[in-house]
Amino acid sequence: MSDKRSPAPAPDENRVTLVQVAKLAGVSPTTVSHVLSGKRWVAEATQETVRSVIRELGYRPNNVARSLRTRRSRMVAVVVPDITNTFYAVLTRGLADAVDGAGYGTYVCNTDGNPEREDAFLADVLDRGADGVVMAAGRTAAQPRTGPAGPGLPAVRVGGSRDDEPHADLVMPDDTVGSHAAVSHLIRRGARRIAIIEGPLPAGSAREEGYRQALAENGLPVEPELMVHGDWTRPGGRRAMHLLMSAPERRPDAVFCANDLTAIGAIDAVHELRLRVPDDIAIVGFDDVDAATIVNPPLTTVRNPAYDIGRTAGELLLSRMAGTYDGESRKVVLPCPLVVRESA
Amino acid sequence: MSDKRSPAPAPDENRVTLVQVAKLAGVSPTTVSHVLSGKRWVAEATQETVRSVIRELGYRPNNVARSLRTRRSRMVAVVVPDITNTFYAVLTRGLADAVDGAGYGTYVCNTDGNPEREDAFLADVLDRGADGVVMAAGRTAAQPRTGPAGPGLPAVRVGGSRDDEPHADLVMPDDTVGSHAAVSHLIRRGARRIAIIEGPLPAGSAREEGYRQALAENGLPVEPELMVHGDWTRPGGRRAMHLLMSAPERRPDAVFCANDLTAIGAIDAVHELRLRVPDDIAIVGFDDVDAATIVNPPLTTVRNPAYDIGRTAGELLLSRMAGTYDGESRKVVLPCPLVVRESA
DNA sequence: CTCCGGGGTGAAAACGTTTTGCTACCGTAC
DNA sequence: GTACGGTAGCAAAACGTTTTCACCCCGGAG
Repeated sequence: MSDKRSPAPAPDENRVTLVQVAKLAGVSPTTVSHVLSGKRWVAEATQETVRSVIRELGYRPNNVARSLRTRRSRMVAVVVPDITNTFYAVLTRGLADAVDGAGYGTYVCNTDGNPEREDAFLADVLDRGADGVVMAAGRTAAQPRTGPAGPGLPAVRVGGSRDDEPHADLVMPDDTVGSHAAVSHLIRRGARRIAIIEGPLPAGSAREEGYRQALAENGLPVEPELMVHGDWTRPGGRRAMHLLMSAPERRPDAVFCANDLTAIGAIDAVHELRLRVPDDIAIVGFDDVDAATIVNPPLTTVRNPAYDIGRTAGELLLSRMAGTYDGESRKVVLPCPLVVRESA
Repeated sequence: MSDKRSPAPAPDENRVTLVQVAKLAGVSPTTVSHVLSGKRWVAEATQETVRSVIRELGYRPNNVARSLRTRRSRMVAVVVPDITNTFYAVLTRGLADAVDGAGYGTYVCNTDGNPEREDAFLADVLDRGADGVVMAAGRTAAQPRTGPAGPGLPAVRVGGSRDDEPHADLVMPDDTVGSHAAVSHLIRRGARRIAIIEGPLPAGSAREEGYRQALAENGLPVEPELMVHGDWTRPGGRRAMHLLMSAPERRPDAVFCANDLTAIGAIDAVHELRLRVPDDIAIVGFDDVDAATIVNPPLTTVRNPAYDIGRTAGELLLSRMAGTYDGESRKVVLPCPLVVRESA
């Protein structure tokens, strides 16, 4: 038992196989297979025998062999930039919950946003015979390529918005109406000079769009000097906020931040200026991360429905994998509800 | 191409197989296999031909078939209570990073701490032919059972501390010296009446042990009235803190909380009493979650090295999977460094 | 000329399932 | 007595690799 240690410790010495079951039950492998799958009628008596032998031997079907024959692995892959990022962790959980019921397992790949790794993982996923993949990689660089590599793999993209790959569904949060709600809320609270701290420069994002709409609807001008850029981080938010406050007579009375970290940085800045949130300046964020309830004051923000995104991605995938749906690529956008706390 | 839609959309119509490559290259499958694996010498010329055909056809080996034959899947499983919990997400990432280099993928299972699901997933993992598994399930209920199900699967447990399963390694954080460092720090800062807010009742944890040691070493008495219980949550911490403060003349001047959430709740309570942290009461937590830097004041805490835990778990697993190590079960405990911020 | 040794390659048997024809049997209807 | 329909079950061919033998050929040694 410990002689042959050269290459590896023989991971599974002698597992019971279907053939052994068949032999002991005095039937053919075919029959055993059928009592397991129920794909063909087997006499009650025989079933009973087979089942009892299965129990006795503790037989468990070998999924690898099964996959080889059926060309289905009952496994879906999710490729994310970084599972460590709560958003993706929650998304992954939603996906897992969605597909678990149908017997699918979840295979995770972290790309760190690196397109090469994205490609490599996509190939890996294909090679491993996953039945479906959800691409939550930010860049949306690589999509299940239509090239020689893998044509028909059911796929759904998350958030990427980009050009629609046929046979790849898309699910995304409704950033625009989310930010619209946030800014409307600020206006309702009496704010008139509302700034926005967005992501890095190549802007024109959906979140900015909601901001513009809300302003327009309420007859407020959009003033370029009130639109500044952060980098999604806390220090970035702090810097941007200081910039907004640098001209004392032209200060905003509220600011909409394109994500929570930025908002938290903005709050830091406000406090450094010995001003109060929300009395002097109201602040709202976007995402509703855990930290939003920790910060002081608790952050009013827009919820980015990570779990639901993962879950519907899973459902979309399921329908394609089951063959229930086979049409053009679908696009579902999920609502981003405003959650009002104390910062605005 | 769209006739037969009944069961499923033919996930991979016609992938190139090794046999096709062989045929086109005018060699036997054996040879192709060998140029791929390098397990046998193949003449330069032949190699060149084969490789070019492979490129031309875009051939990719089918991993399922390979796994069936070799009985290795190049996949490790990690079963955690909930990937949504940052600790486990980070741990998973550490594991993934560790095994990725060796070509292993990562399969994730969320048990929600439910022992039945734990069992089910373990079975699933076995059936899928994973090459190794790390059990981070809190309860440590199910271990890779020595029963008929799966004997030789390399496994490592995380944190569970429980009885040592042969051939299952164990990696855990050094809770005791971590909390010892935390409490020593408080003492060094001048605290004399140091309370502890632990987890739920059946206590006697390693974290309490460090607390007792530090007290003893410094000639401080351990007073039962200063030892109270939370439930790992923020509200729980708040309640416990209020309890500690209920007898004004016997209040602590510092408190060590068995996790960060509890500490944050404790800070809430202190603020509600119009006292200051750390001036009136110093507070230190345990875990060093993201929120620790968000809360005000930033939390002094002990880092729970999730990433390193995952990473070493991965390394332990690798050594067993490669057959490099085949001995008794190992146990590695990782340091939990104190990170001093402003709350103590 | 024969024998040997070794470089280079192939045929075929695994691996453990699922699935496609068949066959064998039994009873009933003609 | 033959035909027929339905029920139960089996043999064997997949699925796409890896791996074990065995083969062939060629050059050099005897």
